[in-house]
Amino acid sequence: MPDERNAVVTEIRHFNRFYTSLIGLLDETLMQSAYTLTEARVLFELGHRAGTVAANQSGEAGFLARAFHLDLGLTASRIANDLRLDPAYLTRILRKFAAMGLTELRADPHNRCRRILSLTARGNSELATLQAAVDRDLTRLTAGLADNEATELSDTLKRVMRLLGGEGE
Amino acid sequence: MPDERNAVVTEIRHFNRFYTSLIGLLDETLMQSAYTLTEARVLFELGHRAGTVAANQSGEAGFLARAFHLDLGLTASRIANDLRLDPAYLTRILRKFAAMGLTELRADPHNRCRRILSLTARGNSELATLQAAVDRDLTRLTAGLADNEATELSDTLKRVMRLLGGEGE
DNA sequence: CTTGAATAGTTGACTAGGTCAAATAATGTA
DNA sequence: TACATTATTTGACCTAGTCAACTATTCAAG
Repeated sequence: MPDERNAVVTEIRHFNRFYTSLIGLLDETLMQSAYTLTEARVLFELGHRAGTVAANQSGEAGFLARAFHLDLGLTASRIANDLRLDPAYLTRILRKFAAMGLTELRADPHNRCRRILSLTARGNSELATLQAAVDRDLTRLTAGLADNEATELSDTLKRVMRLLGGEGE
Repeated sequence: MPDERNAVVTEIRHFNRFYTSLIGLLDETLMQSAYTLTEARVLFELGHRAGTVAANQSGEAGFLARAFHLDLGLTASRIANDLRLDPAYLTRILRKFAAMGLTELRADPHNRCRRILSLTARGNSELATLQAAVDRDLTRLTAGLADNEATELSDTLKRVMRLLGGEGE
């Protein structure tokens, strides 16, 4: 194996250790909240992706979705897939969310065995509170950077995502 | 709050989502093994840091350590601190490792209430097996990169660690 | 050199978070 | 029709991780 390969693998392993402990710190903040880490991840997912639902229900995108049987609404199984959660476990989390009035379910008109999820106003506000807590941590984390360093960090993170096959923006 | 601040915070949140799921994939490989994720982390920690123990026991470093009451040997409490583990839980993990013949304990001659941990030959070989599994994944992950991209990725990761206050090499 | 506080590690009791297998229900396909 | 597939739910279970209380050793103050 060429040297560059070895080097990059070692570097990623090193980075993993570093970043795992960093994420651990951020997670501690989340745990202060009323939610489990996993619950928080689900809430983030709901907030992130559900925004497109309403838009996709009508208009051309909606038409295409129906025509090609696409998954535009955010369903439980899609979240389970994306976050690699056990569907049984997810069901319970979503039930809890529903009981708290954070989520709404409506049947997919074209496939009654699916329920499309979205956040209620209350759900959005809980999410905002959580985001604010994380953002506070992140602001503190980057407080020591000069403006140009902050910009560099943004760019650098994007670059990493691109190189590792993520959407990178 | 200035724009660069907002932007970098958003970017880190985005990166977190990306990297969390990437780490999830790597963790799946570890879970195939006989070890829990946490057990694996402990094993990595033992392998990583224990190497310096023997060196630090004698010679000038050892002298300094004794003189200033420094923690050079890897102890359970140090691992618990670094990995933010409950000491009770760590005790059980270490007991399991000892039962499997992966670790050795010897009393710290200068502080009998401490036990200094190190991996046995068997422990090192288990660690190597685990590392090899992770490295296989990482090699696959970076297989699509050109050599110069691989080098760039290494540099970029180092840069991120520096900027975020890590040792960055 | 002893009393009290701090560090290091251990034990036992407990539980929250997560998994597994089987059931239900709707759809798609042949 | 019947059979396979997707989506979700339920109930039973279990393990990874937590909490509180205890022992042993060392350190610091008087």
